[in-house]
Amino acid sequence: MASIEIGQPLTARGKATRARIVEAATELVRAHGVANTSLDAVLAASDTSKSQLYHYFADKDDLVLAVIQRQTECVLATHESHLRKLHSLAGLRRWRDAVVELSRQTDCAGGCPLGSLVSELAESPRPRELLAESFARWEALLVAGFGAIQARSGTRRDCDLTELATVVLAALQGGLLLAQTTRSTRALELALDMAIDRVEAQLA
Amino acid sequence: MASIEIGQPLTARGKATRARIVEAATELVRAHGVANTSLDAVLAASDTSKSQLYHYFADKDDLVLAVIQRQTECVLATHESHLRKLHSLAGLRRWRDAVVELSRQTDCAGGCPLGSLVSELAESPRPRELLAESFARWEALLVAGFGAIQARSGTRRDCDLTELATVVLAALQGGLLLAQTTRSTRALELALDMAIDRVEAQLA
DNA sequence: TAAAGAGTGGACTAATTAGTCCAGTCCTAG
DNA sequence: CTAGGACTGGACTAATTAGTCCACTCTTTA
Repeated sequence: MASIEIGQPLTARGKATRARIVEAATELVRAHGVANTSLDAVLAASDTSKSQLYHYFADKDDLVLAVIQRQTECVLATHESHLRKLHSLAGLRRWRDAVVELSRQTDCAGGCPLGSLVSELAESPRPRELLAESFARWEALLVAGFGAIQARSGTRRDCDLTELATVVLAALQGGLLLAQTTRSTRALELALDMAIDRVEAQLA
Repeated sequence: MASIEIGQPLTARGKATRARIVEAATELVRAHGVANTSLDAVLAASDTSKSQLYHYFADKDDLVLAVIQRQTECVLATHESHLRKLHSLAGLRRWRDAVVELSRQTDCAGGCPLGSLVSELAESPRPRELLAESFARWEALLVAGFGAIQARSGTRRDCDLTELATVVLAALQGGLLLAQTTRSTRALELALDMAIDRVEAQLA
Protein backbone atom coordinates (compact mmCIF):
# COMPACT_ATOMS: atom_id res chain seq x y z
CA MET A 1 0.00 0.00 0.00
CA ALA A 2 2.70 2.43 1.06
CA SER A 3 4.64 1.65 -2.07
CA ILE A 4 1.62 2.74 -4.09
CA GLU A 5 1.07 5.93 -2.14
CA ILE A 6 4.58 7.12 -2.86
CA GLY A 7 5.62 8.07 -6.31
CA GLN A 8 2.38 8.78 -8.10
CA PRO A 9 2.44 12.36 -9.32
CA LEU A 10 -1.06 13.79 -9.56
CA THR A 11 -0.42 16.82 -11.71
CA ALA A 12 1.23 17.36 -15.07
CA ARG A 13 4.02 19.28 -13.40
CA GLY A 14 4.57 16.44 -10.94
CA LYS A 15 4.70 13.87 -13.72
CA ALA A 16 7.27 15.97 -15.57
CA THR A 17 9.45 16.28 -12.48
CA ARG A 18 9.35 12.58 -11.74
CA ALA A 19 10.16 11.79 -15.35
CA ARG A 20 13.11 14.18 -15.31
CA ILE A 21 14.51 12.49 -12.21
CA VAL A 22 14.16 8.98 -13.65
CA GLU A 23 15.65 10.03 -16.96
CA ALA A 24 18.70 11.64 -15.37
CA ALA A 25 19.17 8.71 -12.98
CA THR A 26 18.94 6.20 -15.82
CA GLU A 27 21.58 8.00 -17.83
CA LEU A 28 23.94 8.34 -14.86
CA VAL A 29 23.47 4.71 -13.86
CA ARG A 30 24.13 3.53 -17.39
CA ALA A 31 27.36 5.52 -17.46
CA HIS A 32 28.69 4.90 -13.95
CA GLY A 33 26.67 2.08 -12.36
CA VAL A 34 24.24 2.21 -9.47
CA ALA A 35 26.79 2.35 -6.66
CA ASN A 36 28.71 5.17 -8.33
CA THR A 37 25.65 7.32 -8.92
CA SER A 38 24.87 9.60 -5.98
CA LEU A 39 21.47 11.13 -5.42
CA ASP A 40 23.10 14.55 -5.39
CA ALA A 41 24.38 13.88 -8.90
CA VAL A 42 20.89 12.88 -10.00
CA LEU A 43 19.44 16.07 -8.53
CA ALA A 44 22.05 18.22 -10.25
CA ALA A 45 21.52 16.50 -13.61
CA SER A 46 17.75 16.75 -13.42
CA ASP A 47 17.65 20.22 -11.87
CA THR A 48 15.54 19.10 -8.94
CA SER A 49 15.88 19.06 -5.16
CA LYS A 50 16.09 16.49 -2.40
CA SER A 51 12.50 17.03 -1.34
CA GLN A 52 11.29 16.40 -4.86
CA LEU A 53 13.19 13.14 -5.12
CA TYR A 54 11.87 11.91 -1.77
CA HIS A 55 8.40 13.08 -2.69
CA TYR A 56 8.30 10.55 -5.53
CA PHE A 57 10.58 7.77 -4.27
CA ALA A 58 10.81 6.08 -0.90
CA ASP A 59 14.58 5.80 -1.06
CA LYS A 60 17.44 5.15 -3.46
CA ASP A 61 16.43 1.51 -3.95
CA ASP A 62 13.00 2.64 -5.01
CA LEU A 63 14.52 4.99 -7.58
CA VAL A 64 16.69 2.16 -8.86
CA LEU A 65 13.57 0.08 -9.51
CA ALA A 66 12.23 2.89 -11.68
CA VAL A 67 15.57 3.08 -13.48
CA ILE A 68 15.44 -0.65 -14.23
CA GLN A 69 11.97 -0.25 -15.69
CA ARG A 70 12.91 2.70 -17.83
CA GLN A 71 16.11 1.09 -19.08
CA THR A 72 14.10 -2.02 -19.92
CA GLU A 73 11.68 -0.02 -22.03
CA CYS A 74 14.54 1.69 -23.86
CA VAL A 75 16.38 -1.52 -24.69
CA LEU A 76 13.26 -3.47 -25.65
CA ALA A 77 12.00 -0.62 -27.81
CA THR A 78 15.26 -0.59 -29.74
CA HIS A 79 15.16 -4.32 -30.40
CA GLU A 80 11.43 -4.44 -30.97
CA SER A 81 11.74 -1.98 -33.83
CA HIS A 82 14.10 -4.41 -35.56
CA LEU A 83 12.48 -7.69 -34.59
CA ARG A 84 8.85 -6.75 -35.25
CA LYS A 85 9.24 -6.80 -39.01
CA LEU A 86 11.28 -9.98 -38.98
CA HIS A 87 10.29 -12.63 -41.52
CA SER A 88 13.50 -14.20 -42.78
CA LEU A 89 16.96 -15.25 -41.72
CA ALA A 90 18.32 -12.34 -43.72
CA GLY A 91 16.27 -10.07 -41.46
CA LEU A 92 17.80 -11.73 -38.41
CA ARG A 93 21.24 -11.08 -39.83
CA ARG A 94 20.31 -7.43 -40.34
CA TRP A 95 19.37 -7.31 -36.66
CA ARG A 96 22.79 -8.79 -35.88
CA ASP A 97 24.46 -6.07 -37.94
CA ALA A 98 22.45 -3.38 -36.19
CA VAL A 99 23.46 -4.71 -32.77
CA VAL A 100 27.11 -4.80 -33.76
CA GLU A 101 26.91 -1.31 -35.23
CA LEU A 102 25.32 0.02 -32.05
CA SER A 103 28.18 -1.43 -30.03
CA ARG A 104 30.76 -0.04 -32.41
CA GLN A 105 29.25 3.44 -32.21
CA THR A 106 30.05 3.61 -28.49
CA ASP A 107 33.46 2.00 -28.95
CA CYS A 108 32.08 -1.10 -27.21
CA ALA A 109 31.84 0.84 -23.95
CA GLY A 110 29.21 0.10 -21.36
CA GLY A 111 28.10 -3.25 -22.68
CA CYS A 112 24.40 -4.03 -22.43
CA PRO A 113 22.66 -1.63 -19.99
CA LEU A 114 20.51 -4.47 -18.68
CA GLY A 115 23.40 -6.88 -18.42
CA SER A 116 25.36 -4.38 -16.35
CA LEU A 117 22.39 -3.92 -14.04
CA VAL A 118 22.23 -7.68 -13.57
CA SER A 119 25.76 -8.05 -12.38
CA GLU A 120 25.36 -5.16 -9.97
CA LEU A 121 21.89 -5.95 -8.64
CA ALA A 122 21.25 -9.65 -9.11
CA GLU A 123 21.71 -10.40 -5.42
CA SER A 124 18.86 -8.09 -4.43
CA PRO A 125 15.52 -9.88 -4.79
CA ARG A 126 13.26 -7.19 -6.23
CA PRO A 127 15.70 -5.80 -8.83
CA ARG A 128 16.57 -9.35 -9.85
CA GLU A 129 12.89 -10.17 -10.39
CA LEU A 130 12.38 -7.10 -12.55
CA LEU A 131 15.44 -7.88 -14.64
CA ALA A 132 14.32 -11.48 -15.07
CA GLU A 133 11.01 -10.16 -16.42
CA SER A 134 12.91 -7.85 -18.76
CA PHE A 135 14.90 -10.73 -20.22
CA ALA A 136 11.73 -12.83 -20.50
CA ARG A 137 10.14 -10.07 -22.57
CA TRP A 138 13.28 -9.81 -24.67
CA GLU A 139 13.17 -13.55 -25.30
CA ALA A 140 9.51 -13.32 -26.22
CA LEU A 141 10.39 -10.74 -28.86
CA LEU A 142 12.90 -13.18 -30.35
CA VAL A 143 10.46 -16.10 -30.17
CA ALA A 144 7.88 -14.05 -32.08
CA GLY A 145 10.48 -13.24 -34.71
CA PHE A 146 11.52 -16.88 -35.06
CA GLY A 147 7.87 -17.84 -35.35
CA ALA A 148 7.43 -15.37 -38.18
CA ILE A 149 10.47 -16.77 -39.98
CA GLN A 150 9.20 -20.31 -39.51
CA ALA A 151 5.73 -19.38 -40.73
CA ARG A 152 7.11 -17.69 -43.81
CA SER A 153 9.44 -20.53 -44.72
CA GLY A 154 6.60 -23.03 -44.67
CA THR A 155 8.70 -25.89 -43.35
CA ARG A 156 7.52 -26.65 -39.87
CA ARG A 157 10.33 -28.32 -38.02
CA ASP A 158 9.66 -29.47 -34.51
CA CYS A 159 11.98 -27.33 -32.45
CA ASP A 160 11.82 -25.25 -29.30
CA LEU A 161 11.80 -21.58 -30.27
CA THR A 162 12.19 -20.54 -26.64
CA GLU A 163 15.46 -22.44 -26.35
CA LEU A 164 16.69 -20.77 -29.50
CA ALA A 165 15.80 -17.36 -28.11
CA THR A 166 17.67 -18.13 -24.89
CA VAL A 167 20.88 -19.07 -26.65
CA VAL A 168 20.70 -16.04 -28.95
CA LEU A 169 20.28 -13.81 -25.91
CA ALA A 170 23.14 -15.56 -24.12
CA ALA A 171 25.38 -15.13 -27.15
CA LEU A 172 24.45 -11.46 -27.29
CA GLN A 173 25.17 -10.86 -23.61
CA GLY A 174 28.40 -12.83 -23.59
CA GLY A 175 29.53 -11.23 -26.82
CA LEU A 176 28.86 -7.75 -25.48
CA LEU A 177 30.79 -8.49 -22.29
CA LEU A 178 33.84 -9.67 -24.22
CA ALA A 179 33.49 -6.77 -26.63
CA GLN A 180 33.47 -4.37 -23.69
CA THR A 181 36.60 -6.00 -22.32
CA THR A 182 38.57 -6.10 -25.56
CA ARG A 183 37.15 -2.90 -27.02
CA SER A 184 36.47 -4.80 -30.23
CA THR A 185 33.24 -6.07 -31.72
CA ARG A 186 34.93 -9.27 -32.88
CA ALA A 187 33.66 -11.52 -30.07
CA LEU A 188 30.15 -10.10 -30.40
CA GLU A 189 30.10 -10.80 -34.13
CA LEU A 190 31.38 -14.35 -33.71
CA ALA A 191 28.97 -15.17 -30.91
CA LEU A 192 25.94 -13.82 -32.75
CA ASP A 193 26.97 -15.60 -35.95
CA MET A 194 27.20 -18.88 -34.09
CA ALA A 195 23.77 -18.38 -32.52
CA ILE A 196 22.14 -17.39 -35.81
CA ASP A 197 23.68 -20.40 -37.54
CA ARG A 198 22.04 -22.45 -34.84
CA VAL A 199 18.72 -20.76 -35.54
CA GLU A 200 19.14 -21.50 -39.23
CA ALA A 201 19.96 -25.14 -38.58
CA GLN A 202 16.93 -25.60 -36.34
CA LEU A 203 14.46 -23.54 -38.32
CA ALA A 204 15.26 -24.10 -41.97
CA MET B 1 58.85 3.58 -10.57
CA ALA B 2 56.67 4.65 -7.68
CA SER B 3 54.25 1.86 -8.44
CA ILE B 4 57.08 -0.60 -8.02
CA GLU B 5 58.30 0.88 -4.77
CA ILE B 6 54.95 0.42 -3.12
CA GLY B 7 53.58 -2.98 -2.34
CA GLN B 8 56.61 -5.24 -2.27
CA PRO B 9 56.84 -6.80 1.16
CA LEU B 10 60.43 -7.62 2.04
CA THR B 11 59.91 -9.99 4.92
CA ALA B 12 57.90 -13.17 5.40
CA ARG B 13 55.64 -11.36 7.83
CA GLY B 14 55.08 -8.58 5.32
CA LYS B 15 54.22 -11.02 2.57
CA ALA B 16 51.71 -12.76 4.82
CA THR B 17 50.04 -9.47 5.72
CA ARG B 18 49.77 -8.36 2.12
CA ALA B 19 48.36 -11.74 1.14
CA ARG B 20 45.77 -11.60 3.92
CA ILE B 21 44.61 -8.17 2.71
CA VAL B 22 44.31 -9.27 -0.91
CA GLU B 23 42.53 -12.48 0.01
CA ALA B 24 39.95 -10.70 2.18
CA ALA B 25 39.44 -7.98 -0.43
CA THR B 26 38.96 -10.53 -3.20
CA GLU B 27 36.32 -12.39 -1.24
CA LEU B 28 34.45 -9.20 -0.31
CA VAL B 29 34.60 -7.87 -3.87
CA ARG B 30 33.31 -11.15 -5.25
CA ALA B 31 30.38 -11.04 -2.86
CA HIS B 32 29.49 -7.35 -2.97
CA GLY B 33 31.30 -5.72 -5.87
CA VAL B 34 34.12 -3.18 -5.82
CA ALA B 35 32.02 -0.11 -5.07
CA ASN B 36 30.25 -1.82 -2.19
CA THR B 37 33.45 -3.01 -0.55
CA SER B 38 34.91 -0.46 1.88
CA LEU B 39 38.52 -0.48 2.97
CA ASP B 40 37.37 -0.63 6.58
CA ALA B 41 35.55 -3.87 5.76
CA VAL B 42 38.70 -5.27 4.19
CA LEU B 43 40.72 -4.36 7.27
CA ALA B 44 38.21 -5.96 9.60
CA ALA B 45 38.05 -9.15 7.52
CA SER B 46 41.82 -9.45 7.25
CA ASP B 47 42.56 -8.30 10.80
CA THR B 48 44.92 -5.56 9.67
CA SER B 49 45.10 -1.80 10.05
CA LYS B 50 44.91 1.24 7.79
CA SER B 51 48.65 1.80 7.90
CA GLN B 52 49.29 -1.76 6.79
CA LEU B 53 46.97 -1.41 3.82
CA TYR B 54 48.56 1.86 2.73
CA HIS B 55 51.98 0.39 3.31
CA TYR B 56 51.37 -2.14 0.54
CA PHE B 57 48.94 -0.32 -1.74
CA ALA B 58 48.96 3.22 -3.08
CA ASP B 59 45.19 3.56 -2.85
CA LYS B 60 41.99 1.60 -3.30
CA ASP B 61 42.45 1.40 -7.08
CA ASP B 62 45.81 -0.20 -6.53
CA LEU B 63 44.28 -2.79 -4.24
CA VAL B 64 41.61 -3.49 -6.85
CA LEU B 65 44.32 -4.29 -9.39
CA ALA B 66 45.70 -6.90 -6.99
CA VAL B 67 42.21 -8.28 -6.52
CA ILE B 68 41.76 -8.63 -10.28
CA GLN B 69 45.02 -10.53 -10.50
CA ARG B 70 44.18 -12.85 -7.65
CA GLN B 71 40.67 -13.52 -8.92
CA THR B 72 42.14 -14.26 -12.34
CA GLU B 73 44.49 -16.86 -10.90
CA CYS B 74 41.63 -18.50 -8.99
CA VAL B 75 39.31 -18.73 -11.98
CA LEU B 76 42.01 -19.85 -14.41
CA ALA B 77 43.32 -22.46 -11.98
CA THR B 78 39.84 -23.95 -11.69
CA HIS B 79 39.40 -24.21 -15.44
CA GLU B 80 42.96 -25.21 -16.11
CA SER B 81 42.57 -28.27 -13.91
CA HIS B 82 39.72 -29.43 -16.15
CA LEU B 83 41.04 -28.30 -19.51
CA ARG B 84 44.63 -29.49 -19.14
CA LYS B 85 43.73 -33.14 -19.48
CA LEU B 86 41.35 -32.52 -22.34
CA HIS B 87 41.67 -34.87 -25.32
CA SER B 88 38.14 -35.53 -26.55
CA LEU B 89 34.74 -33.95 -27.04
CA ALA B 90 33.51 -36.08 -24.16
CA GLY B 91 36.09 -34.34 -22.00
CA LEU B 92 34.80 -30.96 -23.14
CA ARG B 93 31.30 -32.03 -22.17
CA ARG B 94 32.60 -33.05 -18.75
CA TRP B 95 34.04 -29.55 -18.41
CA ARG B 96 30.60 -28.19 -19.32
CA ASP B 97 29.02 -30.32 -16.62
CA ALA B 98 31.55 -29.14 -14.07
CA VAL B 99 30.86 -25.49 -14.92
CA VAL B 100 27.12 -26.03 -14.62
CA GLU B 101 27.56 -27.87 -11.33
CA LEU B 102 29.71 -25.07 -9.96
CA SER B 103 27.00 -22.57 -10.81
CA ARG B 104 24.30 -24.77 -9.31
CA GLN B 105 26.24 -25.12 -6.06
CA THR B 106 25.97 -21.38 -5.43
CA ASP B 107 22.36 -21.25 -6.60
CA CYS B 108 23.56 -19.37 -9.68
CA ALA B 109 24.48 -16.39 -7.50
CA GLY B 110 27.32 -14.07 -8.35
CA GLY B 111 27.85 -15.15 -11.92
CA CYS B 112 31.42 -15.25 -13.15
CA PRO B 113 33.75 -13.33 -10.79
CA LEU B 114 35.71 -12.00 -13.77
CA GLY B 115 32.58 -11.12 -15.73
CA SER B 116 31.27 -9.11 -12.80
CA LEU B 117 34.56 -7.24 -12.54
CA VAL B 118 34.31 -6.39 -16.23
CA SER B 119 30.94 -4.74 -16.00
CA GLU B 120 32.02 -2.75 -12.98
CA LEU B 121 35.52 -1.77 -14.12
CA ALA B 122 35.63 -1.90 -17.91
CA GLU B 123 35.57 1.90 -18.23
CA SER B 124 38.81 2.26 -16.25
CA PRO B 125 41.81 1.71 -18.50
CA ARG B 126 44.17 -0.28 -16.29
CA PRO B 127 41.61 -2.70 -14.83
CA ARG B 128 40.17 -3.22 -18.30
CA GLU B 129 43.61 -4.11 -19.66
CA LEU B 130 44.20 -6.63 -16.91
CA LEU B 131 40.80 -8.23 -17.46
CA ALA B 132 41.41 -8.40 -21.19
CA GLU B 133 44.64 -10.29 -20.47
CA SER B 134 42.75 -12.63 -18.14
CA PHE B 135 40.25 -13.49 -20.85
CA ALA B 136 43.06 -13.93 -23.37
CA ARG B 137 44.69 -16.46 -21.07
CA TRP B 138 41.34 -18.20 -20.58
CA GLU B 139 40.90 -18.41 -24.34
CA ALA B 140 44.42 -19.79 -24.69
CA LEU B 141 43.50 -22.58 -22.28
CA LEU B 142 40.54 -23.46 -24.48
CA VAL B 143 42.60 -23.26 -27.65
CA ALA B 144 45.13 -25.68 -26.17
CA GLY B 145 42.32 -28.06 -25.27
CA PHE B 146 40.81 -27.88 -28.75
CA GLY B 147 44.23 -28.49 -30.21
CA ALA B 148 44.58 -31.63 -28.10
CA ILE B 149 41.18 -32.87 -29.24
CA GLN B 150 42.07 -32.18 -32.84
CA ALA B 151 45.43 -33.90 -32.53
CA ARG B 152 43.87 -36.96 -30.93
CA SER B 153 41.09 -37.27 -33.51
CA GLY B 154 43.59 -37.26 -36.36
CA THR B 155 41.33 -35.41 -38.78
CA ARG B 156 42.91 -32.04 -39.38
CA ARG B 157 40.20 -29.68 -40.50
CA ASP B 158 41.19 -26.17 -41.37
CA CYS B 159 39.42 -24.10 -38.74
CA ASP B 160 40.26 -21.24 -36.42
CA LEU B 161 40.61 -22.59 -32.90
CA THR B 162 40.84 -19.08 -31.50
CA GLU B 163 37.44 -18.19 -32.90
CA LEU B 164 36.00 -21.33 -31.37
CA ALA B 165 37.48 -20.44 -28.00
CA THR B 166 35.99 -16.96 -28.21
CA VAL B 167 32.48 -18.20 -28.85
CA VAL B 168 32.71 -20.81 -26.11
CA LEU B 169 33.81 -18.12 -23.68
CA ALA B 170 31.03 -15.81 -24.86
CA ALA B 171 28.46 -18.57 -24.41
CA LEU B 172 29.81 -19.25 -20.93
CA GLN B 173 29.67 -15.59 -19.90
CA GLY B 174 26.25 -14.95 -21.41
CA GLY B 175 24.90 -18.19 -19.98
CA LEU B 176 26.16 -17.32 -16.51
CA LEU B 177 24.61 -13.86 -16.69
CA LEU B 178 21.21 -15.26 -17.63
CA ALA B 179 21.58 -18.00 -15.02
CA GLN B 180 22.29 -15.37 -12.40
CA THR B 181 19.19 -13.45 -13.46
CA THR B 182 16.81 -16.39 -13.58
CA ARG B 183 18.41 -18.37 -10.75
CA SER B 184 18.41 -21.39 -13.02
CA THR B 185 21.22 -23.12 -14.85
CA ARG B 186 19.01 -23.70 -17.89
CA ALA B 187 20.37 -20.84 -20.01
CA LEU B 188 23.94 -21.76 -19.12
CA GLU B 189 23.39 -25.38 -20.17
CA LEU B 190 21.76 -24.41 -23.46
CA ALA B 191 24.41 -21.84 -24.33
CA LEU B 192 27.31 -24.18 -23.58
CA ASP B 193 25.65 -27.03 -25.49
CA MET B 194 25.29 -24.78 -28.51
CA ALA B 195 28.92 -23.73 -28.35
CA ILE B 196 30.20 -27.26 -27.89
CA ASP B 197 28.08 -28.46 -30.81
CA ARG B 198 29.83 -25.76 -32.80
CA VAL B 199 33.21 -27.04 -31.65
CA GLU B 200 32.20 -30.56 -32.66
CA ALA B 201 31.03 -29.42 -36.09
CA GLN B 202 34.25 -27.53 -36.74
CA LEU B 203 36.66 -29.99 -35.24
CA ALA B 204 35.30 -33.43 -36.00
C1' DT C 1 -11.82 33.24 -3.54
C1' DA C 2 -10.12 30.48 -0.04
C1' DA C 3 -8.79 26.12 1.76
C1' DA C 4 -6.39 21.91 1.03
C1' DG C 5 -3.09 19.45 -0.61
C1' DA C 6 0.40 18.71 -4.30
C1' DG C 7 4.80 20.24 -5.27
C1' DT C 8 9.29 22.72 -4.15
C1' DG C 9 13.84 24.74 -2.13
C1' DG C 10 17.39 23.91 0.51
C1' DA C 11 19.51 23.72 5.10
C1' DC C 12 20.55 20.16 8.18
C1' DT C 13 22.10 15.60 10.40
C1' DA C 14 24.39 11.34 11.12
C1' DA C 15 26.99 7.90 9.17
C1' DT C 16 30.44 6.26 6.25
C1' DT C 17 34.25 6.82 3.39
C1' DA C 18 39.18 7.22 1.51
C1' DG C 19 43.22 8.76 2.86
C1' DT C 20 46.98 10.99 6.39
C1' DC C 21 49.99 10.86 10.11
C1' DC C 22 52.89 9.66 13.86
C1' DA C 23 54.48 7.07 17.57
C1' DG C 24 55.70 2.93 18.29
C1' DT C 25 57.37 -2.34 17.67
C1' DC C 26 59.77 -5.95 15.19
C1' DC C 27 63.47 -7.78 12.41
C1' DT C 28 67.84 -8.03 10.31
C1' DA C 29 72.45 -6.73 8.72
C1' DG C 30 76.79 -5.16 9.99
C1' DC D 1 74.17 -5.48 20.24
C1' DT D 2 72.61 -1.69 17.87
C1' DA D 3 71.14 1.29 14.09
C1' DG D 4 68.05 1.58 10.41
C1' DG D 5 64.40 0.37 8.04
C1' DA D 6 60.35 -2.72 7.60
C1' DC D 7 56.19 -3.12 9.71
C1' DT D 8 52.15 -1.98 12.76
C1' DG D 9 48.19 0.34 15.62
C1' DG D 10 45.01 3.49 15.56
C1' DA D 11 43.59 8.31 16.07
C1' DC D 12 42.47 11.87 13.00
C1' DT D 13 40.65 14.72 8.90
C1' DA D 14 37.95 16.16 5.09
C1' DA D 15 34.70 14.91 1.87
C1' DT D 16 30.69 12.61 0.46
C1' DT D 17 26.64 10.21 1.26
C1' DA D 18 21.54 8.96 2.12
C1' DG D 19 17.94 10.63 4.30
C1' DT D 20 15.01 14.35 7.33
C1' DC D 21 12.58 18.42 7.97
C1' DC D 22 10.08 22.63 7.54
C1' DA D 23 8.74 26.74 5.49
C1' DC D 24 7.21 28.03 1.29
C1' DT D 25 4.71 28.29 -3.50
C1' DC D 26 1.65 26.58 -6.92
C1' DT D 27 -2.72 24.41 -8.52
C1' DT D 28 -7.07 22.64 -8.16
C1' DT D 29 -11.66 22.51 -6.59
C1' DA D 30 -15.68 23.51 -3.99
